[in-house]
Amino acid sequence: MVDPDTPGEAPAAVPAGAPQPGRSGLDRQRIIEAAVRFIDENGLRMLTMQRLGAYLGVEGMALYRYVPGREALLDGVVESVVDELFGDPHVHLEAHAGWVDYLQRLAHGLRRIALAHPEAFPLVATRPPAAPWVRPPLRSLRWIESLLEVMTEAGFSDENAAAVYRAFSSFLLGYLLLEVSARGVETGPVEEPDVSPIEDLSGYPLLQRLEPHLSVDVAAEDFEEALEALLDRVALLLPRRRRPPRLTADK
Amino acid sequence: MVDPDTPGEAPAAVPAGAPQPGRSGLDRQRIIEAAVRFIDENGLRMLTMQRLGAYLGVEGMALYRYVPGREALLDGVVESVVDELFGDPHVHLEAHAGWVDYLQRLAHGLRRIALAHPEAFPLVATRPPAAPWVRPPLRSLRWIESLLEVMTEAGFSDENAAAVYRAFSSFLLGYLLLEVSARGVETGPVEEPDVSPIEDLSGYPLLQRLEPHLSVDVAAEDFEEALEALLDRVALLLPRRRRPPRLTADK
DNA sequence: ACCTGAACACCGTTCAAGT
DNA sequence: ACCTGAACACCGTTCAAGT
Repeated sequence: MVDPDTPGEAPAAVPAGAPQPGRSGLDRQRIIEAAVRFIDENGLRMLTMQRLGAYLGVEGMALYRYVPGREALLDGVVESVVDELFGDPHVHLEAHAGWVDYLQRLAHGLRRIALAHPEAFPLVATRPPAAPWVRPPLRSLRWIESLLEVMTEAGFSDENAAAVYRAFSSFLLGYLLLEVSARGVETGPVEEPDVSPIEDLSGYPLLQRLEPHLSVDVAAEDFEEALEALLDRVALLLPRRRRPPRLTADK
Repeated sequence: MVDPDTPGEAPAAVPAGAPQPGRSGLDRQRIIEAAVRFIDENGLRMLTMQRLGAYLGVEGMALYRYVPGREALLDGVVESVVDELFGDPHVHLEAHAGWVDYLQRLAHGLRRIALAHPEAFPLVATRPPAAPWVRPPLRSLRWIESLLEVMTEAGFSDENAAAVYRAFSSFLLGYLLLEVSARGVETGPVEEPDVSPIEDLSGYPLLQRLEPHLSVDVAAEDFEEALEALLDRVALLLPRRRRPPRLTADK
């Protein structure tokens, strides 16, 4: 909407490596951001090169001048979404009050991203990573490095720091992917019908009886509890200095 | 290959509701099984109606007589893969030695399925479920019912049984999806290039130092440990009768 | 320098026509 | 009854041509 495209003078001093945007303002970064918005609004399966082109007021094949192809575009979408962590004021690479605080902020930051982009998160979860040890959803080298640095500086061994990264990734992936997909089902897939309406629960007495308990949305509470349990478990890996023995959460 | 197409007499007594297979032996069930095998062998993104047709020695459009469309076919694939649980001799709906044994067998059964179908498991993980309370990877109503029955009969409240189902699902989804995708990366995506070779780790000293710890395959051990931790956490929900206080796994 | 038209190979899907 | 040919709308992608 707001496009401060001040068409004054020709760009006097364009920084050396900066891309020189064409008349229609196309640009790799702008294309990827548009793709993210398009997915948020229309769902992943509606994203097509031609439709994204139209979304940008251009003819679809024009995108190939800035992006090698659809696959690379999706990689860019994943990277762009994950990199929103850098703009999150509640999560910092450097400033934190200990590893517990750090992991909590990181977990909540990733949860905010998942909930902000429910249609794009499955992409974050399932795109093949660049290396076998890059584990979704924390697929940014800078953040993995940061996590390992915080954990090793907190006194965890190299081996345990790596184990924490693995456990943390699995926890986040499972909870966030389930939360996002459950939320996607209840709000209905973006303009996509089928998924077959409901189910016939005759013959499944416990599903009938527990249906209210199963349908209640306690995703936030579940997330907090499981995160606490994980952090407690991680704390047991620390050599000496034991944490206050709160086996049950006191909130 | 082996096609026992005994062209003897006309089928004397075909059971009433049984599908009458055509001359080429096509059949909804056979098509779905072929799709699973095709995905196992060639990867999900190679599955195309026409290629699956050729795989079955038929012309592609012929599949539409047995399957409503590609989406329905994929739903069938997910159902077929998950239903392999019923054929697993180590997992039984009825016979089990308590809820801990039951959940362990179920978890290992699902892990076997994930590892048997690494290319299909992302489908199990991300296909929109039929109801918001159906949570991958345990997306079979019969198994959800069975789990809830075992838990409530073991003394868990309705609310806690539902909470266990949620936590169990998140755990399985996170661990199995990560294990499968990591395994997929290291063995290379089935005949698919790119994924961009490797990464340049200069500037990431901890990633360099911990790379051996990150690349070592301890998925099986991680899975067992996290499953134990989850079961310990679940046991705390049980009202009286407390379990032996093993806070650290003793294996 | 940047976008488009036209073309190519390949999709999913429908349906009249073959056997 | 079951499969196929032909057709349609739509993909991703390339490239010569326009401006």
